[in-house]
Amino acid sequence: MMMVRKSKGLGERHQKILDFIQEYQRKHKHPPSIREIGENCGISSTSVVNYYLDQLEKTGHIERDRKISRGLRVTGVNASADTLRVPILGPIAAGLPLPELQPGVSYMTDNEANAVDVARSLLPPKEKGNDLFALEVKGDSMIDAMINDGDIVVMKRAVEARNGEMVAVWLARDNEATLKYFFKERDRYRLQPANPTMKPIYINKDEPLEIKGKVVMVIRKVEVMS
Amino acid sequence: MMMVRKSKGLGERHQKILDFIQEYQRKHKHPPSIREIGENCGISSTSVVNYYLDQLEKTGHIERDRKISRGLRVTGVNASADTLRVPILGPIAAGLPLPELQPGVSYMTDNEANAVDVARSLLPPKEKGNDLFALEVKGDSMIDAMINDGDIVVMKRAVEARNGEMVAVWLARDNEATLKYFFKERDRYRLQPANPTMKPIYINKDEPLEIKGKVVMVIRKVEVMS
DNA sequence: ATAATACTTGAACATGCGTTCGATGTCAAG
DNA sequence: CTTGACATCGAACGCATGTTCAAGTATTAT
Repeated sequence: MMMVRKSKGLGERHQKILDFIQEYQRKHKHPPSIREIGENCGISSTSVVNYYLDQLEKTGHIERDRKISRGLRVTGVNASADTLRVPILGPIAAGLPLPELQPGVSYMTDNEANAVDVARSLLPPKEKGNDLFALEVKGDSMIDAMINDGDIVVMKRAVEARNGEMVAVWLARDNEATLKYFFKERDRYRLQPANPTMKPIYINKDEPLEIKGKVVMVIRKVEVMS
Repeated sequence: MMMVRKSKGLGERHQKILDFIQEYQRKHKHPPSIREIGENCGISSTSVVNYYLDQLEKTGHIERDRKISRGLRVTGVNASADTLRVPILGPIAAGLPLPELQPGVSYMTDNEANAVDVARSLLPPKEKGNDLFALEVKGDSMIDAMINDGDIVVMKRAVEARNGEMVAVWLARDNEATLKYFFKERDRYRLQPANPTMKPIYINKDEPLEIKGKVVMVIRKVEVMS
């Protein structure tokens, strides 16, 4: 029988358990029992589940209320069953370069200070959230995209896009960042402002076009007293 | 010993149990046991708790997974510990009248179809959410408020506002609804569009000005494939 | 090889916790 | 007063569930 040795961080079994707990919690609105974890992760003995749970607790991935039935919960990024915590990687403004995104890396953090919580119901059901990030709009340069100073733009990392999607791009030509609707045409790309009264930008296909991500959502918090 | 007879709807004991479940869930991230409910609600017997729980289940206030430890959850508005479900009361467009709001009534619903879930962390911590509602913007009439067709506007019911707050008002004079920044001046109200290039509307204080609510948040979901 | 560590098993145990039931108390209607 | 619906209690029952342990198997290091 094969064994899964953890080289660094979590073994795949740890990960599977963690995922299962989250999925179960989301589905049933209460945590799973040790035995349920075992059954769904191919572990026949409750003690083995307990064994892994202990490790996950030591490494800080879960918390447990000992002696309490189903008294366990995942901590950190995916702590909530109903929201995703999306990290705010930085500002976005016409003159500012867009933050560098390492592919394959989750930008997730559990730091509430630099993140926005987004209800899962507002995103596609299958969205895992690992390649989501957010930018805070600075200045008025995005008004043509109907986006205001202070708005939070939630994006999904991408290097290409389909027609009609709104993308964040770095225009090397003009040395600026912008949010535009993306259209691929015969031999060029058309970047269309959301505001229909404004003219599109055309980029030849041989020019560099750095798509950083697709806009998924825009959130504007309005100041309200009382 | 006094008894609490339920005349209509929930008795105070039902309410107390309901509140306790929610509070407990928010605090511990897992539901309470029957005995814990009893201890914290001044009920000495588990069967009595079970008795009330059965009623709450029949009336649809909670759901139970029988035989499963701590397998209970509140349904409806406050189902989630991390999000608030805000009902979408209807469309908002220049030509359409704004929906009537009964003061003191919670517009909350558990119907997911006509509601948006908003992360509690995006709202003031004390926000209970009882006078929140949302409107779906139809058409381009709100572009001067940087609000697009299809956007969801989350609002808080109000009949008056402070300077600088964005309000939804019904302009009886022009027979239309609009979203504007509100300023009270000497003998008039100034309704300022978000777009600085557009001119404000002035309303004399003796003219009717129907403020329906303050804008708390704007949510724009952008179409993204894949 | 050998030892040490990591992983797995199955079973037994103790108790947390939902369920059920008979008895009792309270109140309104007949 | 009697009756019946509602509310409360306490205790017992039994399964669900976390805990523990002794022993076995794999993987890596020495």
